[in-house]
Amino acid sequence: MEMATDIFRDLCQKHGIAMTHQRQVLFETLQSMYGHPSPEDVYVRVKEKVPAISLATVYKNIHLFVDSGLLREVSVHHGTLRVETNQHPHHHLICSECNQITDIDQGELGFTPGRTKLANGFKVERYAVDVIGICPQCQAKQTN
Amino acid sequence: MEMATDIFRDLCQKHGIAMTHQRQVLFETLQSMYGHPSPEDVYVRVKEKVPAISLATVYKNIHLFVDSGLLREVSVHHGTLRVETNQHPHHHLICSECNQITDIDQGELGFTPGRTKLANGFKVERYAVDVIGICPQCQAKQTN
DNA sequence: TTGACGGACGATAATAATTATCGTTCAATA
DNA sequence: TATTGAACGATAATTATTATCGTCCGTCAA
Ligand SMILES: [Mn+2]
Ligand SMILES: [Mn+2]
Ligand SMILES: [Zn+2]
Ligand SMILES: [Zn+2]
Repeated sequence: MEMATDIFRDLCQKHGIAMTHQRQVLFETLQSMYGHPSPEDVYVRVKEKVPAISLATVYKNIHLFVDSGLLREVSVHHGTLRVETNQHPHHHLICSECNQITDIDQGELGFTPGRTKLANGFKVERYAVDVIGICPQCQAKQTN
Repeated sequence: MEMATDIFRDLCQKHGIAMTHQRQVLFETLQSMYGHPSPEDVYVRVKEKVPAISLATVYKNIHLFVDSGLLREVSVHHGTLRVETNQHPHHHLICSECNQITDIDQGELGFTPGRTKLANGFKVERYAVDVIGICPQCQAKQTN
């Protein structure tokens, strides 16, 4: 039987990152959390186990985990406020490599988001679909 | 024939906000812009017409426009980094009133986002659907 | 047309979130 | 177990955004 540390060590190896005590506690803490916590939220929880940890370390490792595919962040969008200038109903292509956002018309999606009321009583105003993937330019770069 | 100022005045009246010169220029500048500009981007452009305008005014009025439904922002998500703790494929309900984010399983959506390659050569990794509307709690508050 | 008044403006200080820097410590591996 | 580069913690710096506040202007009633 393999202990937790060895399991996490393997996971790190698989993703090509070094294993540290802080990373293990951070990752396991996240697995025990619910919802969509902020780095600060995570920091508070991790500190219970590793009181000396720095908030900067939490930020650095969340980004490391996201970049190496161990974790996912909620929104891939720009971290800053952006105004929509396209008035027509449309959705977005988001390149996970360069974060470029491109408009795409509803018709080109290949499916149609419905407009019904959902089971739990949530009143739907509209659907916003993000198609996440790799843009043509970044595909070209990768094939070099 | 009605001039631009009168048209914008009517628009403001319809949305219950006061008409000012700065607001008119800001709004018309935005209509002439393409894509998903940041407040700073907009500020630079508006300054060409109203050199004395303050960046704070741009922020204040973008928010005013968004709140009164004249404009839309690209992402309704939290303005800060959030970690996804739910490993299962799922989407999000976002309340436009309180900004609460709730997970929703793909099956409950009522339609299935496809996984094909899109026309323009964009390579799809996954779909992230945001259902934007009013959560049950906020609906209750509104009915008071 | 003219005040009066409340809201909007501009300047700028303050705050919040995130990132950079740097000296110290630790994990990998030979 | 010694070496070494990467990771850590403390903290300064940066960036984006918001709050404050005195002045100015748009609205509306007279
Ligand atoms: Mn768009
Ligand atoms: Mn989620
Ligand atoms: Zn790209
Ligand atoms: Zn709500």
